[in-house]
Order: sequence, then C-alpha cells, then structure tokens
Amino acid sequence: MQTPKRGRGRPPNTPAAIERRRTEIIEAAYEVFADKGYHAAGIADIAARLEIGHGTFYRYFDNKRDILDHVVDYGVGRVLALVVPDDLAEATTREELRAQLTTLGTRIFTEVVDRDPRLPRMILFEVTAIDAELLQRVLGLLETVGALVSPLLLNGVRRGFLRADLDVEAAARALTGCVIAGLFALVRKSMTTTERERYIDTVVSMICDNVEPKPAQSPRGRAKKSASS
Amino acid sequence: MQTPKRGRGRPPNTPAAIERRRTEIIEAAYEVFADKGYHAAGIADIAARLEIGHGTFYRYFDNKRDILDHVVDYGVGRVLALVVPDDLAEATTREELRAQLTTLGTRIFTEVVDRDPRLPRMILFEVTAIDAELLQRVLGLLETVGALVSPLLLNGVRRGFLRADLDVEAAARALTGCVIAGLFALVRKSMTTTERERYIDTVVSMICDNVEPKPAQSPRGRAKKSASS
Amino acid sequence: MQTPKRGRGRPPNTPAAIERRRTEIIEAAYEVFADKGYHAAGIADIAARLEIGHGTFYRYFDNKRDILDHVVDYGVGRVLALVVPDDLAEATTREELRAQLTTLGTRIFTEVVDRDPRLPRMILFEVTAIDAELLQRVLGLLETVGALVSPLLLNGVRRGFLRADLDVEAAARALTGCVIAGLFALVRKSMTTTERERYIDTVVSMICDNVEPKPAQSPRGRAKKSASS
Amino acid sequence: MQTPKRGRGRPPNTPAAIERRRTEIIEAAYEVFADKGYHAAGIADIAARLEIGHGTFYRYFDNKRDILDHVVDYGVGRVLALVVPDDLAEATTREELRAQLTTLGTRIFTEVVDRDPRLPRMILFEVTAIDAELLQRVLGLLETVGALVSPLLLNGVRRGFLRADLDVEAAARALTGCVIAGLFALVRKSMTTTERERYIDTVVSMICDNVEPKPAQSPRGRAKKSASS
DNA sequence: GATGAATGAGCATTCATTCAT
DNA sequence: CATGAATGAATGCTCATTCAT
Repeated sequence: MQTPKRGRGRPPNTPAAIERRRTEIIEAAYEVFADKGYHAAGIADIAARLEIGHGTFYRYFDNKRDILDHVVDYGVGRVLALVVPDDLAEATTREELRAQLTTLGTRIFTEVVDRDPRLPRMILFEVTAIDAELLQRVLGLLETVGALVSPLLLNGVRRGFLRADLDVEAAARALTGCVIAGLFALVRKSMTTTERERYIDTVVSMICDNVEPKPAQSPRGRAKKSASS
Repeated sequence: MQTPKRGRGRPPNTPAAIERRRTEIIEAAYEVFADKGYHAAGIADIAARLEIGHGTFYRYFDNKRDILDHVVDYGVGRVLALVVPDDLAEATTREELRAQLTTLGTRIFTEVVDRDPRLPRMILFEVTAIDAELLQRVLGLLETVGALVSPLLLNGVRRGFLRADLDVEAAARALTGCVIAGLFALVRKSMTTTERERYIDTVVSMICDNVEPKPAQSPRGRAKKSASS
Repeated sequence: MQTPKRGRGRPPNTPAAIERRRTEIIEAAYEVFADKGYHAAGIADIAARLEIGHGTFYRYFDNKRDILDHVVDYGVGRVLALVVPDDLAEATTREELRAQLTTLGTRIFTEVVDRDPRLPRMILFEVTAIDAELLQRVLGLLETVGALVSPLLLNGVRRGFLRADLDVEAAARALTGCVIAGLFALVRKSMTTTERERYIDTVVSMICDNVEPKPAQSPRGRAKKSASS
Repeated sequence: MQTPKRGRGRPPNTPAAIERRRTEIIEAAYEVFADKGYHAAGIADIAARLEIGHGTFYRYFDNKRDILDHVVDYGVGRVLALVVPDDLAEATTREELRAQLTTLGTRIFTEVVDRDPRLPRMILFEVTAIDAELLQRVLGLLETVGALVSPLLLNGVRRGFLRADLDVEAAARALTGCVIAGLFALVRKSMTTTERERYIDTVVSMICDNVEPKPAQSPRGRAKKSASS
C-alpha cells in the first residue's frame, strides 16, 4: 500500500547546494499554495512535489508558517524583477512620463499576470489572510511599490509637466490602487488586450492629464496655483 | 451510552424570533471571524460568545462555510447602507460632481471604516481567501460598486464637464481601485483626517480635472480642449 | 427556512387513541429502520414520517432503543400471522405432512417475503446487531418457531411415517436452518418461483424421505431400526 | 496554535513490518468490534488496545469502515483455514460421505466456535448490519461455502449413493442453512458435545439417507403426484 | 398532550511536527 | 543529512434527549 518511494537521494552538502534546496522547496511551496491555498495545502504536498520526505522540509524551514514569508519574497521578487527594473531615466516631457507609466502598466498586466495568473491572487488574497503580520507585510510592500512611483511624479511636477500642486504621495497611492483594481479584474476574469490598453491609457491619463481645477465657473480667475509655484 | 442531559430551551418560536436568532449568530460570527480569522475561529467560539450550545448553531446554519456567506452579506450590507444611499441627483456641473465624489469618498473612509476598521480587512482579505467562490463573489461585489459610479461619470461626459473621450468603464474601475488603495492604507494604519482629505481630493481631481491630452510635443500650441470647452 | 410545520393536531386522549398512536409510531419506525437501518435512522425521521414533533415520540417510548423491541414484535407478529396460523390438523400420512410443510415453506417465502422483502433483513441482520439482548431475543424467537415444528415431526414419528429414531428437536432446528438459508438467499437476491419450489421440495424431502441408514455396505441386511420401532 | 509535541516513532519501515502492523491493527479491531460492536467501538479503542496513537491507525487504514472489510477477511480466513482444507478425496460410498460431512460439521462447531465463540456472531450479526455491501459480501461468502459442498453431493449422485434426482444446489443450500442454524444455536447458548453430535448426525442423515419419495403410503394407489398433476 | 428549540457528549478524521533510525 | 512512522491536539458535525411553552 505505502509505496516505499525512494527519496531523491541528492544530498545537499555544500552551502550552495543547501541554498539550492531551500529555493526548490520555496518554489514547490509557491506552486502548492497557489494551487490549493495555504490552508488546504499540506507540508506533505510540498514534499511530494519534490519527491523528498516531508521530514526534510523541517530541516530547511521551521514550520509551515515560516516558509510563507519566503514564498512571499519569492513571489514579490518575481514581480519586481519583471516590472521595476531599469528605465529609471527621468522623463523630461509629459509624453515621456506617459510612455514610462504605460510601459510599466503594460508590463505588470502582461509580463506578470500572463506569466502566472495565480501570482496576484496568491499575494493579494491568499497571503493576506494568514495573519496580521503577513497582511502588514504585503500592504507595506504595496506601499513601497507606490513609493517607487513617487519620484517619477515628483520629477514631473518639478519639470512642470505635471500640475504643480499635485499631492505626489496621494497620487502615487491612487496609481497603486488603479493597478490593484486592474489585478482584481484580472483575477476575476481575463481581459482582452484592448481592454487592458484602454484601462492603462485611462489611468495614465488620469495622472498625466490631470490639470489644476479651473476656478470653476468663476469667469476670469487666473489659476491660483501657477502663481504660487 | 448516550447521556445528553440538558435541554434548557429558550425557544425562538415565531418566525421573527428565529430570524432574530439567525441575525444574532451572524453578528457573533462576524465578530469572531473579524477577531480571529475564519480558520482560527471555531463554531464553539461563536456559540460561546452568544452563550448558546454549539449544537444550536447548526439549527440555524448548515455548516461553518455556510454562515460565511451570510457574514459577507451582513458586512457588505453595512457598507452599502452607509455609502450608496440616496444622492442620485445628477450633477450639472463639474463642481457638483466633485462634491458628490468627495462626499462619497469621505463617507467610505469615515462612516464605514471608523465604525469598524475590521470590516474592510474582513471583506477584502479574510473572506477572499476561503475559496474561489467567495473570492469571485467579493470581486463581483467590487465590480458592482464600480458600476454604480459609471452613471455619474457618464453624466459628466454627456453634460460636457468631463472629457468627451473618457472611457467611463475604465475610469470607474480606476476610481474603485483608488478607493481600495485607500482602504488598504487604512487597514495598514490609520490616517489623519487631513491625509484622508488630501487623498480624496487628489483622487477626485484625477477624475474631474482629467483633460484630453494636448497634441503632445507641439510647443505652445493652444490646448485644443480649451477651445472646445 | 425552518418551515414551521404544524403538527397533525390529532390529540389522542382516550386509551384507545393512545394505543393507536403507539402503533402508528411503531409502524413508522419499522419503515424507517427497514429503509435506513437502525443506526442511520433518527428519531426525527420517524417523527417526520408521521408529521408529528419528535418530542412527541418520547411521550410514547422511552428512547430509541426502547421502540426497537416493539418494532421486532410488530415484524415478528406479521410473519407469524401469515405463517403459523391454523392448519394444526395432525397429518396422518407422510404425504399430508409433506403438503403441510410445503405449504408452510411456500407461505414463508411468498406471503412474507413478497409482502416486504425488508422484513427478514430487518429481523435477521438489523436487529441482531443492536445489542446482546436483542440478539438473544431474535435467536430465541427462531428457536420458538423451530419448536412449533417439532410436534409435526413428532406426530410423524408416532404415526410411523417418519423414521422412528428421528431426533425431533435436531430435525426441527435443521428445518429452521433451511428456512433461514432460504431467507438469506432471498435477501441476497430474488429467486424465481421455480427455484423456490425446488428448494422447498428438496428441504421437505430431506425431512420426509429421510430413512434410517441401512447397515451400511452390508448387502441385504434387514433394517435394524424397523425392528426396534 | 499547533503544538503537536510528541513523535516517538517506532518505525515499521520494511514492507514486512508494515504488514505486521496492519495485521496487528486488524486483530485489535477484530477484538474490539467483537467485544463492543462496530458502532459502539471507536478508533480510539483500537489504538488504545495496541497502545498506539489513534492517528497511527489512519496511516494503515483509510477509515473505520475500511478496516471492517479486512476484519471480515481475517475472520472468514480463520474459519476457512480450519474448516475447508484438504480432504477433497471423493467419497466412494455413502458412509464415506457421511464421515466427510460429519467431520466437516464437527470441525465447524468445535474448531471454529470453541476457539472464539464471538466469531460467528461477529460475521453473521455484527458485520451484516453495517451496510448493504457488507451484507451482500457475507451472504455471498455463505453461498460460496455452500458451493463447496455441491461437488461432494454431486459426486454422491453420480456414484449412485445419493438419490438420483437430488437437486444438488438446493441441497447444498439447505445444508448450509443447517450449519447456520447450528451456529445460531451456539451463539444463543453453548451446546453439549452430545447435542452437537446428535445435531450433526441428524443433519448428515437428512442428506445421506434422503431417498426418493415412495409412492406414498396409499396402498395400491399409484403415485398420486404423477396422477394428480 | 404536543412541540421543537436547545443542548453537548461523542467521535471520526486531519495534519503539523518530532525524532529514532 | 534524510526519512517517514508515530503522534495527539484540535475541530466540525450529529443526534438522542430534555423541558419550557
């Protein structure tokens, strides 16, 4: 009955090999958690996927909860690697910024989501339910991501192609929210390329083409803010 | 062999009383789930909170999962009751819309969140992790809420105080995302009134003061929109 | 949700009415136990079948175990009524006995089993598993039934158309066993009329055409027993 | 949250050891079920009897119902091992058959029952009540046992020392029934050796000394059946 | 008398974790 | 180091029984 399945028998001795094993386990755990959810998944599932004994798991991680932190790192790392990278070049025109943000958005929805649609669900919904600490961690992560956008906006304000009185922090958070809403939508059901593009355009425009409120109906009032800047 | 002794019997006999009891249990479950999380919570906790036998729970709900649906209804109902209500009056000017949206945002962050900060966490993070069905349900709910905003925007477009080419659907979704980001921030840590106000202002402005992009590079060319407006 | 189903509202006041109610409950219990088995059946099932409150059950019977005794009585009573009755007339010839036994057997397999195939399963397999007492009771019942046959055989011996040295008790028990085997077979799967007849004939013949063993191999030896009789 | 401390770990690693453990558990389950009955018995009882954790039980069997099949195998195996074995030698005379059957009967009542009087009760009354499948299984088993006798009888018919028109199938079933009746009697109360012997003799004689019905007693009457039919 | 709301003992089952091999 | 056998805390759920109405 109990197939006396042989372990892999690849004994990691060197520090490097140990690290490799840890990574394997994390990846396996990611897969298992993504497929079945944290609670429904068992350590045995993870071990089975690697064809290692489940006792072995505990040689690399303290407990089930412990590995989750690493899985989050792994997942978030994957996102950031694909999204954040390079083009930190400061935009010099509104259109450059528009292009930057559009690229960013496209990447998130394409690179990330298409590569593994379970990822956003995993991070946003699976992990956040485990305990307060992980929730805070993920929320902090999102905040951090938002913080990455701030400089771009600040640069726009400084260079004058974004409205001078823009609350950069708030706008960055709003932008993050727009991304989240997009992810929510994708978790819910897939979107066509056109839908994605239009959504991204709309959001980017909300940032880039956001002008100071005109003195409303009031006839000849000069824009007050331009003066103050 | 079996010695089930007691049977005190405080009997909700009338349909009304039964409904009351159901509500009590739902509220208790809400509290327990909000405090300990769905998985950590036991039926016994819910029963204990009401000082009823845990068998009684099963007279009113089929099982642990069953009540969760009702808890969601209860939670969502609370939100909607506070937020959605009346002011369906169509805005006739940009400033009216701005006011409408600002009020809406303020309500969400104040009425809802201040009344029970656990509510958004419960709905967004606790419930969504249980199973695919509930996840879809919550996401659908958010979509629905977004759909409620569309008419407001569409009205603005029709009346000419929102940019003519606005993708109303996308903008509504973006707006929803901004709300979510705000809730995320509030789940993470409380915000000062000023912070909230500034965030709301920023978001509302992103919608209301979003103009059609100028012909890009073209130097000092007059904004075409200004002409059309 | 809980359809507040009204009780029958037929309040048994007179002793006769009370007895009628008891009988109703016993019959309902018989049905329920026969359908679902004693353990799988609940008091609620019995009550539901009669559309009475399940508390009412306890006004007529002490507990679940208690009613089983009555159900057995009811079931056994049905059998006996159909099988045992009248023709106690003493057979005067082997053929008369043969006819008597054949009739008896036919009745058991036809009247009883055809009328309710669940009955033998109920008595033999359901009830006997409950506890030692009921097991003994059913076994005693079978013994009793066997005892009813003894006189018929004894009569045969006395009149000389059954072998003189027949162990009447043992034969009666054997005959009972043959009936039981038949019932087992019927519980297992239905039998054609022909199969039944052949089985009955075979069994009856084993009783009626059972002669004293000849002195074994010894050729023409006189039957010793005939001398002793 | 989870503090599953222990993990002593006496490890049946080899397939042989695993099988041994399985057998231990089956035996323990047999004892427990025989003593308390299936429903009254708990997995904990079985585990306690072996002084193992009750979680261990589930390493070897899927669930409570699962092991019952094995317990039946175990019980039936014990019976068959003691009863069925060897002497397949074909009888050449009626007396040899008589001896064969007598031996068989004696074995059943002595070897089997004396060794563990609970066994027949277990198989016939405990197991058959669990569910339809097990009931059918046991009944099928009995049928099979009956089928083992058929050849013996058929042989007798062929050799001419059993009546030529014997319905071998029916007779085998009847014989099985006689054995069952004997077991019933033994479950009810013990029998003296003499009682057993007389019962066996009577039954065996019913088979071996069963002759074709004479044309009845009626003096010069032609065989009435041929006439009347 | 009838009712059914309430009750909680009881139990099967899961699975993270330990540790002897 | 790796393993997986053993473990038992923990929990959802059922249902016979009681008793206030």
